[in-house]
Amino acid sequence: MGARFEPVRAVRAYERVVEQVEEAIESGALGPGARLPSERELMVQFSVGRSTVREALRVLQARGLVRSRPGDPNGAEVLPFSPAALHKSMTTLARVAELSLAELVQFRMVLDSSAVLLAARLRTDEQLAAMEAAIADMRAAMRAATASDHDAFSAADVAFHDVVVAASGNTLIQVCTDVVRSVVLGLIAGKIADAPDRESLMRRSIRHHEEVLAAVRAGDGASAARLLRRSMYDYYAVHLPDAERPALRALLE
Amino acid sequence: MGARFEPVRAVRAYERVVEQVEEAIESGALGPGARLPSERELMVQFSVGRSTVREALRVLQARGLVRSRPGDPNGAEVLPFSPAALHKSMTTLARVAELSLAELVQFRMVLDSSAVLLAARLRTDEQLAAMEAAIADMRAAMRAATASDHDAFSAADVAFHDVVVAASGNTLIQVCTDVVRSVVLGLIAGKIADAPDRESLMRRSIRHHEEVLAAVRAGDGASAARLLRRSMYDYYAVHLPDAERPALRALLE
DNA sequence: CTAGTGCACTGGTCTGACCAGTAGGCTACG
DNA sequence: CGTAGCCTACTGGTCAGACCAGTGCACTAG
Repeated sequence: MGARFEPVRAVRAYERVVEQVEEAIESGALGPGARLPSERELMVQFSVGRSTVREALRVLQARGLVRSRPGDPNGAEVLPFSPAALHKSMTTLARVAELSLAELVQFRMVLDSSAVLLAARLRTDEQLAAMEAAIADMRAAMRAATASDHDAFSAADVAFHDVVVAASGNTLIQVCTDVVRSVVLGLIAGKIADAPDRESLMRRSIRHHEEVLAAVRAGDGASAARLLRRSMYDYYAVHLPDAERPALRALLE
Repeated sequence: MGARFEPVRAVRAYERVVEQVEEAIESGALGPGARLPSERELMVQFSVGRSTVREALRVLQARGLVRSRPGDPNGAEVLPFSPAALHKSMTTLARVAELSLAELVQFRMVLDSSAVLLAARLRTDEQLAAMEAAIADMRAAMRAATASDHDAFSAADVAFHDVVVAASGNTLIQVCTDVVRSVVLGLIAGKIADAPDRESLMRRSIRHHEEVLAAVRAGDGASAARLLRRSMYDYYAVHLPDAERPALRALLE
């Protein structure tokens, strides 16, 4: 067995700095709200130049771990985790891989329906009430019926799904649906508001949500998941080219 | 209606540089393999100092869009999209949010089972053959039965799932399973190889994969999905604390 | 024609400087 | 005594210039 030598990857100074700070943050030694030393202080602690420190901070900032503000007498602030970096990566993916709206919606159908399946088993009574409240908000927004209130309807819709996803108890599903949803909303921005039969669309959407809620209340996860998939398909299908719909229908059994 | 003024967010010079280059890449004006001008050239094009250019490049590099190599007479290279940045973000999420193994496995069960559900409808004959080949490789690796060949078994296992996910036709599912799988493998590194009854585990895993494959061939997506979930549960449950298993069982109907 | 050597360039790093901005203490005024 | 306002000592953002080690290429000597 020949000795396998690893090629010594040249590791840049700023990477070392990134690694150390990253480790401190991820291990919890530096919690959200904690302050890093100032750049000039860091450069003596790490024995590197300020440009190196700054490049490291830029990387950490790009990863959403810290934030720095000019003039702040304290150093950079350690941020609580946010899916912003995930969101950025996924938006990039959507653009360079030319992800179709169908693919994104399909992904949401998968995640949301799985979430509701879990939620049907794991939901608390409070969460059930929150879902009910969200649907009530949707209904109120529909009755208001002024064009600008579509935002309210959409917000209530989002709130419903948020509760469901939270009730699933899976953080990853939560983060991913959040990210994908905003990417989807970015793609169809404005289109829903001027859909021809907006009101009937809302009415149907509300009915669907009620059916899903009923299934969740009954603990029938499979039905809830099926209903949710159909509901999402209904809601987004109008925005899809005909050719992309079959891939979504494959999820409707 | 009061005029809504946006707070003028101070936008740093390097961010402008990032935006412009990012736009050029994501719009396709700069494809993979293309070269950026050298840093010194960029600083005159953008009328900024070199440190600003470098910070911008660091950010772009952190997002996995470009790579620079010292001494390269051409500038930084535009990279094809890679989920590396996504992977990094998700690994961070797993650490700071203290994601449990159960949550990760649950997420994989959701994604993989959805993928196989889609694959049962959309798979080509070539993909079916590739799945078959992967199972054959698993069988071969098991028969070899030397301890070091667990890697081969695992690789064949991964290959099977990769084909399934590819057959689903959904890039997002593909990327996410890829990322989550490697995070999971990182968490249980080495543990599988010294499981007590490794051989029976492999044998059962192969049988499960065969059942899944049969369901896919028959076009029975629902069964394939159910079988796959059970298979994954079986495979990973031994690594889970008892308290975390029920959440996974919720997916086994 | 090839092997070898420079050279011109690259990115990585450091130093030092300036600016605009902030926070907190200090002072002067009410 | 309280407070409004200024002052100073910092901060991060940016630039300029320098040096180094490494690369690729053209040119040259064999």
